Amino acid sequence: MTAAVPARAYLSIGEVLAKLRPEFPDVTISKIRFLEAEGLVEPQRTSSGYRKFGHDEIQRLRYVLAAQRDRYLPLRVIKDHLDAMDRGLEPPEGPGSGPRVPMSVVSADGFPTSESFSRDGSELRLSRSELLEAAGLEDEQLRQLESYGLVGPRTGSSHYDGDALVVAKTVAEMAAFGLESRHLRAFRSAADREVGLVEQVVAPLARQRNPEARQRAEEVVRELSALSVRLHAALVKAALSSDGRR
Amino acid sequence: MTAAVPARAYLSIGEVLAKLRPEFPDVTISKIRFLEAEGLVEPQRTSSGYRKFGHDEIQRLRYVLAAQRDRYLPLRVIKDHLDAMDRGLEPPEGPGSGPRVPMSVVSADGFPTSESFSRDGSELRLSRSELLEAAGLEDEQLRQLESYGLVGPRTGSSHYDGDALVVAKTVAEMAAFGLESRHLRAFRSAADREVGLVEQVVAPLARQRNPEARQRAEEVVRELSALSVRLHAALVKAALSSDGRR
DNA sequence: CCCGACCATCGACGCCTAGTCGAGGGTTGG
DNA sequence: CCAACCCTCGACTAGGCGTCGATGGTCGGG
Repeated sequence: MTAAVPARAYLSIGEVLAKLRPEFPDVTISKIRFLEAEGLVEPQRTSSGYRKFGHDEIQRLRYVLAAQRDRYLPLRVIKDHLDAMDRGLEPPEGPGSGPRVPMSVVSADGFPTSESFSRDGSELRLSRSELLEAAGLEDEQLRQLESYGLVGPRTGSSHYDGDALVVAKTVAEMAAFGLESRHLRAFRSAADREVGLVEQVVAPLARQRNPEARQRAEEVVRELSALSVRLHAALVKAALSSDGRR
Repeated sequence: MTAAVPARAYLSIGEVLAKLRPEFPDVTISKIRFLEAEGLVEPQRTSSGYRKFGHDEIQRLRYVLAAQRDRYLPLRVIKDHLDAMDRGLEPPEGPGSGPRVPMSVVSADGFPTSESFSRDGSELRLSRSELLEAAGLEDEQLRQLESYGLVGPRTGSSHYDGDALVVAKTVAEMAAFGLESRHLRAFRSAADREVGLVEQVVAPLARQRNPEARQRAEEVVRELSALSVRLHAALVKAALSSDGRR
């Protein structure tokens, strides 16, 4: 199917670009080159001087781009983190361990008042009451959310993950505008439909037992879900602005 | 009543400086003034125009300085946090994946990648063929998209705006995975439902003719749509990861 | 009343970060 | 051989974050 199938181990800069675009729409070739110049990534070269990126370099790029976008970290700091990780130290992150401290007093001396950074939020494990506390939700509200399938403990566990936290927090904020769980049921079904679509596309890959195909499947899932979230967002925005304008 | 330690309620800018210096050695008078100019603090004034800082303003300054130093946040973001806190929310970032709606607009070839939901990408005016070109779409594909209501010219005009472009580009990328317009119809209805919800909430405000209420309405629309996009994204992500895990 | 310390505004300026752009030129594959 | 990539290098820029200096008002003590 896909023409640009990278069966080989290294990707050219343009292929890398295509791979990252869905997740980070404003990455460019010159940006990637710039990041190399700044020492954040260090791709191999072919004998003729072309850059070739292996899987790990691409992960590194993802890390950099996510840190910029989500944490506003300057490149200098991201580089320090990466360097530290290369030396075996686990990333940064001071003693923020617990499920978030309720915004302690602006404590004097500055150790990084950090939030634990998790690769993608789902390594978090919260008990029900921690979730309630962190999201600022009432027990009853959460119960309702669960009955509508909007949040739930991780399958096979009784703990909640980072995604659940985001959902819960968002719902809590929406509740402040008068929206209740029952209004939000539709979100769940919309999301389900999208997921169905993604899985439909990826099914043939996922069925293979070939580990390379499975990895590819994972990538496709990432890209497609980024795209579908983007599409959704754009449609909502378009609809709102077109009818604010009328 | 010695003047040495100001027991009075307000401090002049120089006194504030002295108070903050130990903790933040590189604060300066001009920096504080600058922060005011940027809207991060808003000290009172004496009748002769001197700034006077109350305890809370000083706390605010501490917050700003600490966020800069320890978390490397740009002032813009710190200001958003402060504004949110003023409205009673608590934004200090939960760990989950970035709630900063990561929806940079557009990207490719050189036009402004306006960031974040409301900041308009809609001043753009593209003819049909410009749109096709910019999105990399076939005429036929666009025709289909329009028939499903996924994109369309601006109401009352025959031109397409930035939102349409984002939609078109995203769809084009999804097409590369084998998704066709007919698969995407559901996106449209999901978006419509969300918009309906938002409007329902905002209707009472929008009906007023009081300009202040109308402005408030606009703000609510912005916030709610950001929230609803976030909710949607989180649900998709949660659903995907929970079933990748099974 | 005068002086020195302090404070105000305003515009110009500077440095840094994070890139972008284009010229000039090689590489690859159909 | 051509189109589509890719390379480097230097020039350029936009935005963020302040600083500086000129010009002038205010405050308190002597």
